[in-house]
Amino acid sequence: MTESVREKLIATAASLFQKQGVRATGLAEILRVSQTPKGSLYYYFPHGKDELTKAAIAYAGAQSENRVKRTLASDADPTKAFTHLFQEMADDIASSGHLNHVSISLIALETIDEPELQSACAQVYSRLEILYTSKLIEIGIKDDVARDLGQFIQATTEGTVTIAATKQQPKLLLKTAKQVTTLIRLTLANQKA
Amino acid sequence: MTESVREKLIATAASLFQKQGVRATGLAEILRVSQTPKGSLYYYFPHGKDELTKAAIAYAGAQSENRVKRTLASDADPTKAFTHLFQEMADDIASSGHLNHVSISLIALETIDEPELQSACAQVYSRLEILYTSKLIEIGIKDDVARDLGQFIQATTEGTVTIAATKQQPKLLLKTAKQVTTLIRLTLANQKA
DNA sequence: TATTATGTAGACCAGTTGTTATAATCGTGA
DNA sequence: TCACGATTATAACAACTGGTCTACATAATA
Repeated sequence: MTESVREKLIATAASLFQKQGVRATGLAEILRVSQTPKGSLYYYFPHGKDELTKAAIAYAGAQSENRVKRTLASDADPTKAFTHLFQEMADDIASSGHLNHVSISLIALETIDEPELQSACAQVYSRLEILYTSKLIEIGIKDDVARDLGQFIQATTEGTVTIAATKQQPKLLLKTAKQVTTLIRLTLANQKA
Repeated sequence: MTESVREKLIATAASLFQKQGVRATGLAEILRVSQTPKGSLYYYFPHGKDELTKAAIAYAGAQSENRVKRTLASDADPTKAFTHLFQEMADDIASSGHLNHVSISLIALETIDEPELQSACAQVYSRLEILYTSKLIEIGIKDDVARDLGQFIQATTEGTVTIAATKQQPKLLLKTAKQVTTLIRLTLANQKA
């Protein structure tokens, strides 16, 4: 279990970064919360904060991917599956008041001018988009239509999440869920005609 | 023209904050870019960075509002008007590579746990939402439907903008424009039936 | 002209940032 | 027990943060 220190470091960094942002989170806070000595940080991450940040982005991204994958697969009915997903995100925002476990949007916007971190975030978005698209294809939407719609749904999700957190109104996600599900239904119906 | 120093201070702060974020932008940089001595900053903003940040949020918000209002009013045809708006935002992202003049999402997410700044950002979002909704009502969409759709369009816009900036693909906004305009058309058509 | 507000200029401070270097400690196998 | 690599523990580092303070110039007013 020699990896546990390293993993705890990444996990708490990811959480704090999603909450407060990378710049607002000092190494001191990460070490305090994770109860890790400073020496260990530079032992596991010789290149310092940048290296830890890169790992944290990948970690947070994988976490989001897992949730989306799992939740979208939890119900064959796409309406229920998507509603379920949005409900989960709303719960997370309600309990923490932040984008913790929900989105990397804050990190992504913060790190736009640091190429390595920016492309790491871009990759996360791309993989999430694929998950949305796949689900749409799975339920019978044509490939190219599904791609556009999946992109659209992802954008709406990220946007709703940032507005919901800013306004401290997690329920906004439920309204978005309704809009998204009817949009999917409409697309399906329109396709048969 | 004794206000010009104060205004220049606010404008450059707003621009830098939208680009890099509040935490990443030191007072030193704001003063250097705006060519203002430190003494003047604390003369016009006795409460320091927080006060300047609040003013910058209001300024950036008003700027966005003006653009949305102006552009949505520029064409009676809603499809053209919205496409025009998204095109403008894409151009801004393309030229600066940041959310400069386009969105306060970064600032909003950064300042979630500072109540005054957070509510200032929430207000900006609310006012933008009203602008979208108003346009929809104007073109004949029922009030309650327009409200939900306006909210939806705003969320999509914010989300697309952050993803487009992260991926450095401003053209994503054009795809979103298509989706939004067909959604509006569909809503109008569906209403007559 | 003398006085007073208005605005500018920048030195200075205490605290924090990320980072480095070196010393101590631990665990484990020979 | 010894030795060796893997961790951890401190101390110190320069660079920077936001903020305060005082001295100075300017211009309006009395």
